[in-house]
Amino acid sequence: MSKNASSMPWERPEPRPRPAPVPLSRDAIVRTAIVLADAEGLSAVTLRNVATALGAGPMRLYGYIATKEDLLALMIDAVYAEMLAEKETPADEWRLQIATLACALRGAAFRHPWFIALLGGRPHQGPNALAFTEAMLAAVADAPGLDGIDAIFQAAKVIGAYVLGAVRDETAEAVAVLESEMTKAEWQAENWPYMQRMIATGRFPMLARVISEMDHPTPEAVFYEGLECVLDGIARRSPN
Amino acid sequence: MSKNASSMPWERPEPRPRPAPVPLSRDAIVRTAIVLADAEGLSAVTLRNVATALGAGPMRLYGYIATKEDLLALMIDAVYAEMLAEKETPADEWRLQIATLACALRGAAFRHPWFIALLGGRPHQGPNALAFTEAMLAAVADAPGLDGIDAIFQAAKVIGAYVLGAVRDETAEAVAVLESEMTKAEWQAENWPYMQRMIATGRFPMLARVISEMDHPTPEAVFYEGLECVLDGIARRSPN
DNA sequence: GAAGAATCGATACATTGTATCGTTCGATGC
DNA sequence: GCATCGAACGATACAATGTATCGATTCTTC
Repeated sequence: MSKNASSMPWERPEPRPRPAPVPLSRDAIVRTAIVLADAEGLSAVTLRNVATALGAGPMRLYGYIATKEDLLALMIDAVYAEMLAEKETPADEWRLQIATLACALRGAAFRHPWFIALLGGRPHQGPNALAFTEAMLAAVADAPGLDGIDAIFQAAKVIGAYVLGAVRDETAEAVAVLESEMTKAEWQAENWPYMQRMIATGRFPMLARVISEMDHPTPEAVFYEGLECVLDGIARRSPN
Repeated sequence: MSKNASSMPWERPEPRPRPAPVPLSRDAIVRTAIVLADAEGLSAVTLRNVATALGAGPMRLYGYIATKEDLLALMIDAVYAEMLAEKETPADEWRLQIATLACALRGAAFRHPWFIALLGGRPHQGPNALAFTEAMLAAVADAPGLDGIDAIFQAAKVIGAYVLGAVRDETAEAVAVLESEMTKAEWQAENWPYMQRMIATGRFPMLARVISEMDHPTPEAVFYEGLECVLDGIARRSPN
């Protein structure tokens, strides 16, 4: 208690008026949440943290989002918007179109390692997610020989499954680093003795070869090689 | 306070000795956690819930697992063990071997919808996970024309990406039902008006076709058709 | 039997989404 | 301009969760 304070109500100075609340918007909330997630992982996206970063009280966020789950859905759609913005010039050839979309998704996932983990539930139907799906279907529809929406859908499903699966695998390390305090090197150093013991059992000869013989190609090369493989499969199964 | 109770310490009856603690084991803890997750989703797997289901206090679990994260890792490895047990008779032909492994994984994911969601971080190196990976690499190594560990690894990566991506997509609904209180029909009923509005914009012609024209093949057919597609792609890119 | 270690159940703590409450501010009507 | 009411805001509270800590009981050793 400072020397000017008094416990007598009639002697207390009146408080300064409370400052005008900082302006908020849904966009600002979502962007702030994304910045937090990119920097520290999804666990850093708490309503308190987002509100603090915006200079507001946490309960104010409920004027813009109904639940935290809404916030996460809006974050997802914002990332889809980024992908669409990147996919600027439409390529002519169907394989290139698909590769462009896949590239946009992969890039977004590296900028926002938490993105893929959020895609596990019900379909995302934000306007940008729908637009991205539409773009993918349109690209696949250009593949020769796909007769009818069922074949198009099937092919799009395969591509989507591969791309999301591969990118999830690729970004897993980035996710792990964000959420824990352990770098890849530290984790490997910690786990290597166990792996050595397992290899020494002789039960994992292929894994032993992977560990000792592999050139370890760049992840990007692996991804695009895999995509080409999938697209080859689609082309081969088309009736013509 | 019952009529026999007294606040005088020297008059109080001594309590009965505490009952012998129920025996615990790591296996029992993991199995109980799996049963809870299968029934109510991952959010039901709290240490308190697991301990309660086992008739023990929550802190006892820490004698068997160091962290909750350990419990989740053990759950993952237990599911891999199931897959290995299922993959009993080794098939001769490489495509059939791979399809058998994919089938085992898909089956496990449907029994345990939470499984795939847990695979997002660092590589899982439990003994059964390693054995499963080994089996997949061995199956892919049987594919003709894959020359060297790099090509084998690349092919295994593509297959794994597709399978996990596709199964994740397929099981998403089961996950959503477990974690929310909303069935698929309820969710669709809630979201249909929005979807109608979006389709009415005319910006999503392919999606409109999917919704109005698709036969909706069985998910299983879609999965295996996709796998065949990927395996075709791999066969096509082999040098011979 | 006594002492110390191990085990157990109970309690506590920090954190998080969100409900609730008290206070301040803004809008409206007179 | 003043009084009243509704909206907005910040503060507080609550239930839940992983896990630290504490007090009590049981087991082991000498």
